[in-house]
Amino acid sequence: MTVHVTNTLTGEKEPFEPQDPDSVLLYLCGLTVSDPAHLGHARAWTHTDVIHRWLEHEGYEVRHVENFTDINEKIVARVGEDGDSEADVAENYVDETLQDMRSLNLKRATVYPRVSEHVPEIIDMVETLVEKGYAYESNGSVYFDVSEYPDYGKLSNQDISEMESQGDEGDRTEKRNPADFALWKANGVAESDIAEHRHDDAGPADEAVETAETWESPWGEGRPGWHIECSAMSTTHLDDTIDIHVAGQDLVFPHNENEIAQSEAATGEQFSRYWVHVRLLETSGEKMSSSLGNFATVETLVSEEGTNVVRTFLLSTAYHNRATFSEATLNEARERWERLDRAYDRAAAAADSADARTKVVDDDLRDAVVETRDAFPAAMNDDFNTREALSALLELASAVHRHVDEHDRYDYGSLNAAIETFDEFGRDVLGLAFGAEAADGDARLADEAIELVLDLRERERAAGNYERADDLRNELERLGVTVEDSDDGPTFRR
RNA sequence: GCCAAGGUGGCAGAGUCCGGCCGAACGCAGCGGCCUGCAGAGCCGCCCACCGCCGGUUCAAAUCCGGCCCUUGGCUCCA
Repeated sequence: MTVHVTNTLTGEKEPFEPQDPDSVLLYLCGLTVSDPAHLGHARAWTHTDVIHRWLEHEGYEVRHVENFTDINEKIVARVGEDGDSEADVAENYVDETLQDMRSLNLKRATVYPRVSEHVPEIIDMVETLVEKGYAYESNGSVYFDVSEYPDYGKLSNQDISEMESQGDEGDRTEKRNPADFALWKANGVAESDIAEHRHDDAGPADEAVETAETWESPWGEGRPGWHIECSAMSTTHLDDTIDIHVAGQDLVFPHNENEIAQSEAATGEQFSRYWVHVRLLETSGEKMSSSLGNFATVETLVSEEGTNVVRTFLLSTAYHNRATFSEATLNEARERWERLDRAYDRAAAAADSADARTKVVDDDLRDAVVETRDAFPAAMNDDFNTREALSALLELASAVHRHVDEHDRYDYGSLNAAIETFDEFGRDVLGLAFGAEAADGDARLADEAIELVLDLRERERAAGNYERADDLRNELERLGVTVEDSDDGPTFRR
């Protein structure tokens, strides 16, 4: 069975064949670090993470690059608010973003390159483009000449003859064609450049603008253009041709289109074999974005709901379709996660109990394991369909619950196989952390204290003092500990 | 206006590439029942879908073809 991917370049689902049959070069267009990351970003990160994990599961070695754009007017616009200079603001948000990523249980990328550390490579690439006749200098700025690159528009099917000019009015007079875009921009940042991104109470704009960095170049002092960074960093850290380029759907045009033009013009090689676009996350009918201000921050959501609920939410819609964020969909994700996690705990408890027997065989459970082990990979191979993959796990969860409910003696072998399946697919591929482990000493102590309260409650219950038993349960609930009674005694979750 | 992706039950969301097992998955919400001191969890069952509209191809269409309507995204920094 091979992996199939929907390739934006062709619009078709294709068998995935990397250049090297054993390894994959993957690039994700990362974040401009000027605002806190929101759930929409997390969606792209998490699906990329799962793609990475699945490819590894299938035996590929994955080299995964995810950039930080730390040079940008929007960052300068935050000076005085989130830092003292462009570099300082960027640094703060890079730190914050890496924390967000860690909190989402994302596997580390191989490299997280920053634009500010790749200006020499960017200048090299721009020089190459000028030498080859694909770019021209104008008033100290350099533009890509779209008319020199006949394939321009092949990703997004844009017709450049109908295109409006990009950039502000001053730039238009410098350009030969309206669709030409900046590779290098002369001078620093002007106050007018940051005006629309700046908050009203952020302080004097002229002081902010002074902190914007500039670099020496063959065309004089200036800053890198908006699109060239991804080309320069992916060729530097991966290769001229990469296997998968992932990005949000809103980057198809112009950003990704421009990346292709620059890279292919410069290297003469195909830039990326497969283009994967994660569709947008919507709230009440519109996309979630920093500029619309309708976002839920990664930090807030993870701290309120926990990593597993957030991941379950994000993976409950295949990357390739738009997703809806609302109270209801979040609630559903919470229920789905709990259902899975409970099944996992139950399987583990049953397998470890004295009632587990190697000679007992429950066909229903055994078959469910087989089906899940078949359905999960099939779903992932079919364009990384995480929704289907999750469904397969949920079916296994049902089988586990049924088995433990209906039998006095447990099928040790099948329970173990179920646990292994949850671990291999749910934990390792989807990144869901089953079975709350009491890792540190404090947590263990807390667990033991809770056990003690539960013992007390059992005695009250045995004596028929239900009111006092309920008081104890309510108090625990208030502290965030949910008590659930079962045939084998009470259990708790926190 | 142009480009792209979608329109499936109360919600959410698979299936559409390769037509039949789709009499439409998994789940949430709702309704019965079992279990239970109660609650929760779980189990069993049920409710809700003429798969945007119209036409065509076919023995057979949510799935293929044509037209139309609507939504979202892009065309300007944005995952």
